[in-house]
Amino acid sequence: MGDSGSSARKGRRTARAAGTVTLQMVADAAGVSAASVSRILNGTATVSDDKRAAVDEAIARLGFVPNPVARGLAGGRTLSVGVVTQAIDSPFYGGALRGIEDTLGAAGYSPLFVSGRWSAAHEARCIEALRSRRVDGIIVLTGRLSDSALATLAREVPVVVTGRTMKAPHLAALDFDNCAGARLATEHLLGLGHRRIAYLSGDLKHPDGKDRLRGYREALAAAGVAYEPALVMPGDFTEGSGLASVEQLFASGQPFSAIFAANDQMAFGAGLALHRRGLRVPQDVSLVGFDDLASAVYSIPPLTTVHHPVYEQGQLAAQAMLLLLAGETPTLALPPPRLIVRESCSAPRASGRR
Amino acid sequence: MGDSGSSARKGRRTARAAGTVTLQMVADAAGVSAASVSRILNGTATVSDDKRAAVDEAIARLGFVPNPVARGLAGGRTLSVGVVTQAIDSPFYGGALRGIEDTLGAAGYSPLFVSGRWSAAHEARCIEALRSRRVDGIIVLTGRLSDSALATLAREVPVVVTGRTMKAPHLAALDFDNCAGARLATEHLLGLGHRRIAYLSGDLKHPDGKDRLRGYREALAAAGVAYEPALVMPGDFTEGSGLASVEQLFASGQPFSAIFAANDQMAFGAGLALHRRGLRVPQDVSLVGFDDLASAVYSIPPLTTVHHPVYEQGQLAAQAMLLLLAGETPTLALPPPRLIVRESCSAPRASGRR
DNA sequence: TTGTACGCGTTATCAC
DNA sequence: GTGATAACGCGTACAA
Repeated sequence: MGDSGSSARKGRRTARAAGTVTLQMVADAAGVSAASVSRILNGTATVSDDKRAAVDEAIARLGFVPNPVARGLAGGRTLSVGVVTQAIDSPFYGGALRGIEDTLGAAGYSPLFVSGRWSAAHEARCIEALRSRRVDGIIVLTGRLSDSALATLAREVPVVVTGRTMKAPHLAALDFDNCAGARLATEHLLGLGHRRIAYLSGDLKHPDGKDRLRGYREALAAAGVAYEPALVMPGDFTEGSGLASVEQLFASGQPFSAIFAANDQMAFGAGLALHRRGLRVPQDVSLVGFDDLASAVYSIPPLTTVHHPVYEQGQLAAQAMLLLLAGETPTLALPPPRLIVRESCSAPRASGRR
Repeated sequence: MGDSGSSARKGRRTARAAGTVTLQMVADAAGVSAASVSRILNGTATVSDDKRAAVDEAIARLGFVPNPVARGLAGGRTLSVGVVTQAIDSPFYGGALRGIEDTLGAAGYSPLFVSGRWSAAHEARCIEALRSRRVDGIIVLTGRLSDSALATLAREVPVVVTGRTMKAPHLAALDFDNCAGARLATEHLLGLGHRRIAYLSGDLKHPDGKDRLRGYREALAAAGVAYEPALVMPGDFTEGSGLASVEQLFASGQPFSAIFAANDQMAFGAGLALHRRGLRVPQDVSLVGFDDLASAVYSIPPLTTVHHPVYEQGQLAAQAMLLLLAGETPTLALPPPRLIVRESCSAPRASGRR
């Protein structure tokens, strides 16, 4: 079929958008074959300089833009990677998404964001949808799927997962030391003289929730302070649960002089509960959060919290994915947690056993 | 070529992933042509019931999932729509993204989120990227592009834009009555007895910013209260600008008894500035925000604000896009603004002219 | 109603 | 090095 796809054919179909410039048109304009243009575009093979120049010129002149859809069909790569979050509007994940978008975008990849809605089942469905879209890789931000499910997934497509430590082929885990962070926060309170420190736990089915509780307990143990289960309130990382937990705490009659919340959102809820009781932070009760959300700086009072480098985490996750895609084995690590001291903590009141 | 694409060919390529089930396989299994399977999948034509049953069975048995990439190439549709935000991690846009994701997903479409980074130039680049990905439509959440630029874009691909009122073919604008919302907030303060109401303006280049200022002025005028330019502080919708504005306000020596911030984030910053001065909300100064972010309920004190139905806005934007894609002309409208009265406002203090 | 044949735009393989 | 050519998986105009 010598017809080099030029000009008008039989005029049958019009699936092609009007002003679309195809690779074949570039080839014709440059007087080379389509294969060569493709090779130049992808650096697949060495091409003589004069042809390359002619092709570059034609590309510029015609304003050719490769079609990722066709590229995906032919090459089996879509230059897109799926990103699974729990909720796309979570203030916690936001920064990570930005980091991912920035890093992936710079490499020519596009992120496909989906929300797992805090359910392993929905998460699995999302991943199915992403796979059907033929994403080249999948980044899971602290998902609910089991390690083995992820390892299985990684056999089919490169996977990067944050918030846990695990090893598997074609999988990179990017963990943040939540335990050390929680220790930092608890030690801060301990150092201020607090002994009865309530802990507002996050979802304990969530790895972050588990590790942070562990850090709290470790710090207590290291300081020789007895662990008091009645001071640990279950929660789910939402403001509402923080508020409810503190109210339960009061109802239980357990005395406490400080509260460590497993994340900032719960700390905000706790702050409101305290406010409702007419208690001031930090004069009456000290409060520490975790994550260092953007809004923590502007809470009243500004919240002392553990900084979680979410943007960097997003960048690193994307870099790890890029490495995996290139066939390499990434060995990236997140910076250690830092405590950001603001204004929500002070020494416990001398009087009373609040 | 009677070769019905069955089993092993010459084993040349392996772009096809291992366990991939193609439409052709389904056709073979059901004893019909690929065309019929396609027709059944898309409801393109009437197919006899027995064939349909056979195909359905084969699809279920083989676990066939259509390949959107191939579908995009052949049909010219990718079942994906681009969504342009200013920042994907903005607490304001978050809810809208969720609404879009939910509604689009239910219809089989996938959203492609990109961040315009508050710059018209970057926004234009993002749209280019989306177009090169062959999205079927583009939703712009209160972008910075000019109306005419959007109208031009709409000639090539269906467009839904929020935050402005405009008319153009293949374009749906979904405006929220920011002006009425701002009036509501200002009237509330006025009704409480406030006369010197400071206004923390958002970005005035942003349509939302313009309209909200207008609402503030209209309410003032309607109440016969003189507009005082010195009480209007420029801002940019961030917490930091809210804080800075209030500090400037104090520096200027202008008396005021209430503050209306053009969005909740600025209200939070204002709250902190007040706190730093030892002023209490609402006893010393009343504070009203705009948007009703999720965190407004948990701020201290809970913020009185104008509810902006962002989630519904996302849903409606997606619905409008779906309609546009179906060749219809959507006529959807957002609910009118409502004032959410919480605890950040009270009557001005009788004494003093603060 | 159903099958045939072709095309969507690109990449990969093979032969030169 | 370079050019044909065959996929990639599906949609659809046309013929039957």
